[in-house]
Amino acid sequence: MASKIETKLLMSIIDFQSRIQRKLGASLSAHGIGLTEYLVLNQLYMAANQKMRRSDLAELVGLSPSGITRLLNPMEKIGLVEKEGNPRDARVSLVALSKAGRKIFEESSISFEHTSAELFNALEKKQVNELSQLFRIIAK
Amino acid sequence: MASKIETKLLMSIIDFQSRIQRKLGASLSAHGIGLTEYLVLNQLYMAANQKMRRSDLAELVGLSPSGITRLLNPMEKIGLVEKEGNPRDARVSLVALSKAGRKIFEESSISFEHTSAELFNALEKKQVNELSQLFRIIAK
DNA sequence: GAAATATATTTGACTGCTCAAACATCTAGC
DNA sequence: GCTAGATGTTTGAGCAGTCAAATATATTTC
Repeated sequence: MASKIETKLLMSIIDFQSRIQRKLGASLSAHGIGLTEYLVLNQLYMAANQKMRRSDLAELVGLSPSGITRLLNPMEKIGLVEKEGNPRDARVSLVALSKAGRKIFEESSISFEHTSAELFNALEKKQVNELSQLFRIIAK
Repeated sequence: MASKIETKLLMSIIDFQSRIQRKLGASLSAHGIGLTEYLVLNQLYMAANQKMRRSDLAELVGLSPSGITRLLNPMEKIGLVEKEGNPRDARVSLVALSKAGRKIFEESSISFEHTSAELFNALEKKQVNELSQLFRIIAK
């Protein structure tokens, strides 16, 4: 039962993912948010006008439409994001990053960057570049 | 706000992880199991005597102790694994792969291997090796 | 311009986990 | 050999997500 190299690799990646979850979760919890919330803030931060359709956001962070609704509800309540209607199409509702949300994002980015550096600190700079290059191919 | 290369890399990995989950989930559902169940069967399959302590298993697949209890319960009910007491220490309970579990694992491995090959098919063989080598360093 | 169809979001019911507490058993120190 | 802790597992409560159905609005077709 010699499994293919791809299979072992996939297992390592899955395993590494648990580590990512734990470390980033711990790191971000200091700012009162979880990883998925961070990803949402990140996408909004980068978006034009820091504003976006809910369904596009869902897609970008890998959530289902209902998932994004349930995630954003509490984020609206605590004022990290704001809901806006779209006058041109009343079906869609936009989410905008609030001032408070921008602040939390900027603060938590520091933790995020710090933790991500830690996760790869067994690698040389050159190897990090190689790895990035490989993932650029995969992610296409 | 130029983020570090490690941060972008981590984002790609997180993103890739969603893809893994979806593809493997779809692939394994044909055999009536999920990814975590597959990981459990895999660990048991490789273990000495195909038998293991529940807490060690939890650790290996990245679940909490309660998580493993809740995962194994239905697996016992449908006969994929069997529960055994340990006469030397009545606290621990062992999980053993059943004949049926072994069969399901062997069948689903084929899907798993197939899907994992697919996930990396944008890479050349040489690049898969490089990637494996890099993850070997990270995972240490 | 009414009916049929397509698109965006929310809701209900459920799954798969987590943490903390409870429970059961074992081990050490006196 | 009893008590105090350490270790392994399960249980209760709850959170984060899923899928399918409901709802609301837009678009197309005739």
